[in-house]
Amino acid sequence: MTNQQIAKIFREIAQILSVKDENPFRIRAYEKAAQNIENLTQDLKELAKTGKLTSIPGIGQDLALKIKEILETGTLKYYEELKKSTPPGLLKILEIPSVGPKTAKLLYEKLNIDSIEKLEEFAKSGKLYGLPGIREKTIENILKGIELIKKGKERMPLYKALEIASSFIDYLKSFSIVKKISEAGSVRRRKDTIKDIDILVVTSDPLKVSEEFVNFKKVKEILAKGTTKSSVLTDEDIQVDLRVVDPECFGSALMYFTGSKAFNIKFRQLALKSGYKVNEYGVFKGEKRVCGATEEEIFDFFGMEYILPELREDQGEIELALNKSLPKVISFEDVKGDLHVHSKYSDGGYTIREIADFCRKLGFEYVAICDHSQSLKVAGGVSIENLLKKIEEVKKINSEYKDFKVLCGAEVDILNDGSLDYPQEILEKLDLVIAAIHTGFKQSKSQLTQRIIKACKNKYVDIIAHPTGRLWGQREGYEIDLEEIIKVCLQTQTALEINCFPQRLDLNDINAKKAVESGVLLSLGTDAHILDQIHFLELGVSVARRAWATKENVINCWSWEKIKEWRQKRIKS
DNA sequence: GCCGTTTTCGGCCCGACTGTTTTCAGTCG
Repeated sequence: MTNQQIAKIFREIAQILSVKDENPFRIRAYEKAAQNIENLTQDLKELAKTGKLTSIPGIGQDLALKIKEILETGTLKYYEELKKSTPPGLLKILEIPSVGPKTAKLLYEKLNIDSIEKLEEFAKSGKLYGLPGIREKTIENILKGIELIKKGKERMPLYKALEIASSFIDYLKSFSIVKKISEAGSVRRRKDTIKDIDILVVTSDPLKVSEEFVNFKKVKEILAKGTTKSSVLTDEDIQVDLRVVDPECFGSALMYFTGSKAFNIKFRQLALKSGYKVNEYGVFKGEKRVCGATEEEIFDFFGMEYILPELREDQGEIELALNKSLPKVISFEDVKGDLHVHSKYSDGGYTIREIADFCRKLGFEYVAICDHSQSLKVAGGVSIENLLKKIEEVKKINSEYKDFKVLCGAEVDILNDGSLDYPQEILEKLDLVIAAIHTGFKQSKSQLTQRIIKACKNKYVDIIAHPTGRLWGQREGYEIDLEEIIKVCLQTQTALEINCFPQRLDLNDINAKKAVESGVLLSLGTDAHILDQIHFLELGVSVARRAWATKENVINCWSWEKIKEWRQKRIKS
């Protein structure tokens, strides 16, 4: 049983309890526990062994026992009993937008509706009409919700959300009445997947802005429209929420709508303890408004350091901010170069010189050109003969730059037996070696893990690329024992990549945080095949920030000389 | 079900919008 699986059980228990109209605080306790487990960087099995389960926030005696039971028996009696009392389809019904626990319970008790199909049938035949609180509009909304479910309203990857958010923001910015505008929500926190998009504006004319917002060409349907809050559905069925606030509330509103929910709850509780109420309109002492125009002002008011949006997940950042001991996480400006770019030597679209000039203009100090290795024929794997030519070309280019360095690297395949796709004497000639798995995804967990571990133990390997192999919309990551790999990386001083390619973002935030906490180095690589993709570095920086990584943890923030020392030390040992 | 510089019992973040009511419950974030 993995952390994620256990979290899922708790989440499902919360849902079942909500349909049963149980104590809402008990329900939230399960939700909170599930959330904290999802974000946990330690393994529950380890915590259980050492009796430290209750050190997880939101896990008390009772839930600790339940976790132990799941770990020991593979299931939970309480959960199995609950499931028996609730038809599985009822939980599906809860996923329909506009249908919450109260409605689901009502539908089940009055009409025995226990599946989405049945609900749709009843809604269409008019049998819902007349139930307490249900008239035309409600039925219409239920049917719309069912349509959305059928289309599969799943979370979208971050890059997609950023794209949509900026199209709305650019559009709204074109109106002079929009004085201030910002993204909020999980987009601003740069979560790797996003459910819907939140935008916040300050304006002299709220009604007009709401009007223009719902009239945007990408809007397919208006879900809600008020003076301070409107919601629409785009032509791609993505929900975008607009909030209109007064300038003196901008900070408190931005903070509130940025979340996360858990962060907000913790922050408000903290404020209450010191006698203040915090809502989206500001910080209040009784009726008196104390502050709220900027986020900085609010954090400052409570004697806290500013907490970056990427850190706001109630993972201990609030306590650290109070102690003024937040880690100084990296920012884009700290990054001195991209360590994973493909050139025309393999399957990239540009020459090394073009890439170098592009990166130099971006203000970078170096770039590592890491083309595929010889056996990866589908991606134009570079033969040894061509690799030697590439080394010469890089030398020549470097001789022409004073302020920029091209690293001649390779993304070398980890072969089935864990050996590398170039011989040692060739690897020795390179400036940077990234090792990666591109074949045999279906192998067992231990096989894949051993392949990567063997690669880590090769002294020439600097970085493991896209360690878990996940590819958005195509496949989950292949099964590896990341804890084991992290242990080995710490010994061998091998870095793990945060692959910045939008569909990858691999390592993800949680895994990257595990690496940081264990003292394993991270490397940012865009895997760019064309120049524009080098901008993906910003996505990788977001992941690193969410992993609480500092400049010391990310080798891209080092000078080339320091990277060289790091790898020489390993090679000589 | 969790948790404790008001507490081991009695709290638990807070407000907007909708659709149904005729003052409010449900849903959402």
